[in-house]
Amino acid sequence: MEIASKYNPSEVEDKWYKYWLNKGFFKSTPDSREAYTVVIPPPNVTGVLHMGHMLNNTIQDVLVRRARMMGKNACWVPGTDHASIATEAKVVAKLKEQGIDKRDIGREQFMAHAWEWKEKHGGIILEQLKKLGASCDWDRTSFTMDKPLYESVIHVFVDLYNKGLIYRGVRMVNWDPKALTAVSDEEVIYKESKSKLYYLRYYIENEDKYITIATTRPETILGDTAVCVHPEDERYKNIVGKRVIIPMVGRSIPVIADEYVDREFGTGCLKITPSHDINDYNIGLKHKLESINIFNDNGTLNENGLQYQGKDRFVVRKEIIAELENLGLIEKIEDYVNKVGHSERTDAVIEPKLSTQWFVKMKSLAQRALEVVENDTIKFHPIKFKNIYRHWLENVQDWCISRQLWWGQQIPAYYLPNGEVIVAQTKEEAYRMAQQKFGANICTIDQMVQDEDVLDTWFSSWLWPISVFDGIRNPDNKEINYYYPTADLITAPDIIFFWVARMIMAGEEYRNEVPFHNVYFTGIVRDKLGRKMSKSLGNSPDPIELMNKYGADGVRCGMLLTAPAGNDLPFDEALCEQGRNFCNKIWNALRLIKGWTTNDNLPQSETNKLAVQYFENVFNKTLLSIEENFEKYRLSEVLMATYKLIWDDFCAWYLEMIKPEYQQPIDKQTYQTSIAFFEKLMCLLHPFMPFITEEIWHTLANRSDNESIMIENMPKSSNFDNQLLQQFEKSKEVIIGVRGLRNSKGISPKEKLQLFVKQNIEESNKAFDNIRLKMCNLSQIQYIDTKMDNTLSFMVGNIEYYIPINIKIDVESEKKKLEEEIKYYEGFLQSVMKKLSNEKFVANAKPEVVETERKKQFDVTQKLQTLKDSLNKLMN
RNA sequence: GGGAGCUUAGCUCAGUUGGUUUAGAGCAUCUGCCUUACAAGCAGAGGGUCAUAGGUUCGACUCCUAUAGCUCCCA
Repeated sequence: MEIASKYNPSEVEDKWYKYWLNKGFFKSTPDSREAYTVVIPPPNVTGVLHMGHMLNNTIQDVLVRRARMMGKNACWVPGTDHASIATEAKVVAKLKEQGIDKRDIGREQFMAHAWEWKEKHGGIILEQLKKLGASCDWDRTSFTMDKPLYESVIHVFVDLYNKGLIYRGVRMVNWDPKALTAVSDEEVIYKESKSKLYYLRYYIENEDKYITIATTRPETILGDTAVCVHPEDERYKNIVGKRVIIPMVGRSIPVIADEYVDREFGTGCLKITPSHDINDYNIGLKHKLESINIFNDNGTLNENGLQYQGKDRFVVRKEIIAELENLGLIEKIEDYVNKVGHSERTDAVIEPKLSTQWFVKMKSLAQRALEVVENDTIKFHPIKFKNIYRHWLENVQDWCISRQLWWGQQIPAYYLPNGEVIVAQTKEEAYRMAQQKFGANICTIDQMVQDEDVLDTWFSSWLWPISVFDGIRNPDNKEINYYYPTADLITAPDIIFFWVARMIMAGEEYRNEVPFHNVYFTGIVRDKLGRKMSKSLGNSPDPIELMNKYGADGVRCGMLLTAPAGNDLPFDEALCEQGRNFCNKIWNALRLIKGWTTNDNLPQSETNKLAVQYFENVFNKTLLSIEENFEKYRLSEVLMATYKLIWDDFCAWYLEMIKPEYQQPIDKQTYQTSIAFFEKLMCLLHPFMPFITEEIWHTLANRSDNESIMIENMPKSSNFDNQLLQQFEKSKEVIIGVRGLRNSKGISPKEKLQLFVKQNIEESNKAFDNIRLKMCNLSQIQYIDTKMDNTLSFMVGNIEYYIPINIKIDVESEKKKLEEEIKYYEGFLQSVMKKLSNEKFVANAKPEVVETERKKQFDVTQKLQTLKDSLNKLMN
């Protein structure tokens, strides 16, 4: 059989993905097996695959494929969320190109455009996931605006409203002046920025004196309604109760006292703008101050903005400073670093704004969500996220869920002409309720107006593990009962509050059960300089190109080799290269084995028998650690163990041990066992590198049409003989010793050597002689009783090995080598003796610890003696 | 400002309740090899005062305290 010398992933990957799809291997329906469910963290429908998705979905695929091979009914539900702000922004921009304003065409037409956009451009990311090898049940693909999910959201809104957990209220919200909507606290990113602290003079009414206030936002003086000082601040005691004049504006406002003021900050005088700062708002409430709004929704100044009306807030800041400077009302300007809130979606500077919004009361929901994590009903990996989670939930604020957008679930609240509001699933129902409550003639149905706003996208996502199985609308259906709770959630830590916490709340509220048992937090993928990968920095490689270059398997392997849970992943293409090289290594092992011929009459040699025994044991030992690490979600360690098992133990040791002479046949038994080993290794590796393992599995044997490695049984660990493995390790050391001597003396591997073994203790590993002969290219191994002269030598444990050689021995360098070794072991012996000569150590330490120290002492003393003898001999 | 976490080889990380031949791995580096599976490879080697300073202990990478630096979260 001809097999190419280099593995070519592109030929293989498409082929097998199609095969899996055609055979329906990804599909899941409820049956008698244990369910293993994973719901995808729904990516933004407008999104394209980035490195974070690659990491996240690779991990999910690993877990899902493994579960499937362990005999569970694995179900991975894919889908996307509607991303109201991001998607609406894209649609608005597209319409704008055509000269259309969304207000002109109205809600219905806009929605039609949005759906059209979604159908055309949405969900690219799901197609890209297929290239990665994701084994999702694509028939289950869900979208948060699909009818069942949409209705679930409405149902939950009505239900929570009826339970008193949703309310409408006037509050200071985070206003995004670009997206023209409120956003939740979690959607505000505080960035450090260089700004200025302006010191402004406010003259006291009817006096010639002034006080100085410090502010970072001079444009808001237009909305000032008070100046506040600390009640115990001696500097200002005499002016409390007086009035001051706002510079330039000329309005007179009171000077009030409140302990909120930090006397150390600025001048200790604080201007109060209740409409535009959350703290000022609270002080305003307390002191019953007037509230003057100076901004339009888009961040320009409104009719309260004097001559600045219509200009942007940042333009106005500059102009006001210029004018105040002209008026001589600026005392000084200092550089100042503060944190400024930006919109997560649009990056616009957030404007605190007073408005009426819908909120979810979080306190009771939060309490239950905290409990199930505290008592480990849900386990976080790594565990450190428990702290962060607890801290947030203990200080949780109510959740602002209304968004001033159209793309999303429109809030099912209907306003009556009398100002009352009715919340119901449908307008008809709301009307009936209105009639019941206020009388049949309260109004006509057409006079009821539905709330203009839509719900926060996370108000859809928090239901995701339930709504994808229709468990809100039909809480007792077969699917939800079978698949829920899901097993594992894999997500990035930055949405622990947005999403993870809220899913837990929804799970508790609507299923009375947690939504998942384990949460695996991935790291954030960064570039080599440690920067977060982002479009604006352009530092993110295109995942599709990476996969074209290194193969999906190579990229998957590269990502996971260095991605312990919760740790950021400094991405480097070299990692993918490592993955690709690994593929090639496996590929060549296949070429080697497939190149052998078997001979039925050939009995299995002792060497091969031993080699097989060795690999069987090392396989089981490694498998055990792999199983343990999977339990702990230590995937990169699992992969590394598998990598070493294949590369080192299988290729470098096992295959070299059994490899027949060139063009010689191998005995059938060893051959078949080796094929079986290879198959098992591919099963172990399959969750990580699905394509190449499938290709190799199919090449190793003739398979029938419906077979696939992805539905094979995962090997299970069994007992292993640790003693045999230890003997082997010693043997390997001898082999490494011989190779090392060859290397340092420049002796070709082709040159046959003799090995003499001095047995100063009875320990012998003669059983491994044949393997040593082969691996070291030796002509013979002899056991002797006395030291040999004029040879190269080395020690393994306390056994000395000699290799006679007819090149001249470099006495000086041999001497130096011995002296260094002696020095090392003397130091070591000293440290052992220090312990043993310490009475307290001997008295207090566990007996077995003392025993090992004694053994060390004995061994090292012997070894030193041997080394010193050798040195003496060399000197004479 | 409040909280959490981190600091072990050039890089990325392991190091399980303190004791296992005076710290391990992968990558990178260096040396030698185109040895009939693989140069995307083989063989070998070097590389660490475990951030710093104290303390507890017979014994500390591991436990405690302080300091420094970094990261994240919250306000």
